[in-house]
Amino acid sequence: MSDNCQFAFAVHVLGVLALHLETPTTSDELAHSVNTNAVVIRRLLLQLSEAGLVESQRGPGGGTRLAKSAKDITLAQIYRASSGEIAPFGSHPNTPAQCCPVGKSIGRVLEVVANRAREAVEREYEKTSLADVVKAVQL
Amino acid sequence: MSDNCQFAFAVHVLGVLALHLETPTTSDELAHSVNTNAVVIRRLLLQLSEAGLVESQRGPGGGTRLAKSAKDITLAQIYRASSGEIAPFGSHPNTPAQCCPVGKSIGRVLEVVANRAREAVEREYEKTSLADVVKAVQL
DNA sequence: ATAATTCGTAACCGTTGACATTACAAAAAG
DNA sequence: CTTTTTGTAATGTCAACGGTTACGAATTAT
Repeated sequence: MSDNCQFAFAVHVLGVLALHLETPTTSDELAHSVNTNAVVIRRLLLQLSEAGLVESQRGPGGGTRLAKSAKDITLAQIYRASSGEIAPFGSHPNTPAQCCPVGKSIGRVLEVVANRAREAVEREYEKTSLADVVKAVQL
Repeated sequence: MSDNCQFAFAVHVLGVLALHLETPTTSDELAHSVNTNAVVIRRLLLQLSEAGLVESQRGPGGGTRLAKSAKDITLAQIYRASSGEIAPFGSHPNTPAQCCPVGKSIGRVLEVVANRAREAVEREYEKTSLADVVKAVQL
């Protein structure tokens, strides 16, 4: 959603990595493909690295490569890695009037609803692997 | 949600309306419960009205009331009404490098993925009615 | 008629959050 | 030791969205 393009960037970057298995890819090269700044990519790669999806190496000849087969990376994993922790999916920003019965409890109810929605998205994303994405890109 | 709180506001407002069936509720009263400005509420109510969920009346004694039973309003309907048309769910903001095979096609693929995600959310929201929300609030 | 109330709507303000940018230290390789 | 490349901090920029003000239009009551 206002939205985070973290997930879109992540899928894009991982797609490129899946096509460059031989040699590590630099953040500069990735940034060029995504059309953004290399630092943005590095920050993203750090998250993906923490999730065990990629591995990076510094120095000459360094860069990033997939940490596992594209077949074994699901969109759900990418989603969890790129959307920081608990995504505030539909949370109520203002503190509502506590005197109103709805205002008093709506936050709790909306949290449950938001969690269900996020789980529904993750279940859907579980169905598609990075390999599927690469296949689709090549059509 | 860099996020849209439209949905959260909508559920809140409709919840209040579901508890005030006897008499129309003014945008001022709703704004007070949500803790925001009355114009924000009116803008939201307009969308809900177009979706056939509420009806508004001007003038003294006017205000807004539900257009149908809370039992017959699902979170999916509220979601569709409050998230404008085609929510850019995970779209790629920058135009990627067209020379890269991934960059060239990732937009199309991500659009499919985003649509599936939105549909998954709607399916989930289809399961819960406004009446369920009101019940949960009263616990 | 007139006043009062409430929605509809337009115009604009202010904040926030996200991506972009610059800069530099740390590691790795030759 | 120089070069390459990541890791990281600090800061800039910009759009989106909620908030605010203002006012016209409709409706009701007196």
